[in-house]
Amino acid sequence: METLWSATAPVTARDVQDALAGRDLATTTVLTVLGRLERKGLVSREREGRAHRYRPTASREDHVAELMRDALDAAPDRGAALARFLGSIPPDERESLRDMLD
Amino acid sequence: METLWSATAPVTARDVQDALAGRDLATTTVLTVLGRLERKGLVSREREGRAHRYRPTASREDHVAELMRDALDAAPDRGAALARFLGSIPPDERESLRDMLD
DNA sequence: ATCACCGTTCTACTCCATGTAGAATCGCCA
DNA sequence: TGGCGATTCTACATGGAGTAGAACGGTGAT
Repeated sequence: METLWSATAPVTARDVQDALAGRDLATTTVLTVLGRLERKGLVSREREGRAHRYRPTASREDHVAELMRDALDAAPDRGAALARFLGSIPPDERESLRDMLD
Repeated sequence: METLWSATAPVTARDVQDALAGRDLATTTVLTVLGRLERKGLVSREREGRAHRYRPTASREDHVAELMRDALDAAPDRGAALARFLGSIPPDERESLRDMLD
């Protein structure tokens, strides 16, 4: 699906289809998926001539952060969950986390 | 589903059914779900008489931590994703994170 | 020894999200 | 103003999750 995080500028359905040329999808397929993503609020679009340009509403990193928060919200003991999380990532990432917190 | 994180000791299917009495599920329903959870490796079981006792293979917090890592793994720029994540949690949790990192 | 019962297994149905695409329609632009 | 590309509507298959019936098997009470 979300191969349009990769694009730097807002893209048209055509662009997406070309980017995914390997799968040779029908045009309607791309449009359908983009439409569903829009309903879910993951992409927005603006008219441009006869077509639309689609852009992600959030960066991939924002989206990932949101997923992480969603996961965390499922824990009754958030502190414990965070502790396990810290214990499960590479030490150098713990380092950069510490740096970020200063 | 996972109301058996709540139990302190390994439980039988019967126990689960009783705990979820509000939904009055058929016995087979509980068994089916437990079986599927076992196939996914989320619970293990050991025979006890004619029945089984089921136990979670990981604590809820471990499971949450794993989901968080799975989300993080989807980010090409892990550092950026972590930064967004930090920015999106309550300040006091950032505090306790800093404490944990020492 | 046997029979009833309880837990289990197998199978199956519904619902919903996702991936895919055809048919029909709409709107620019030559 | 007609054609073509973009869009919308509708529809199909697949897979996971929730639910449960039918059938099977072992164990204990009689």
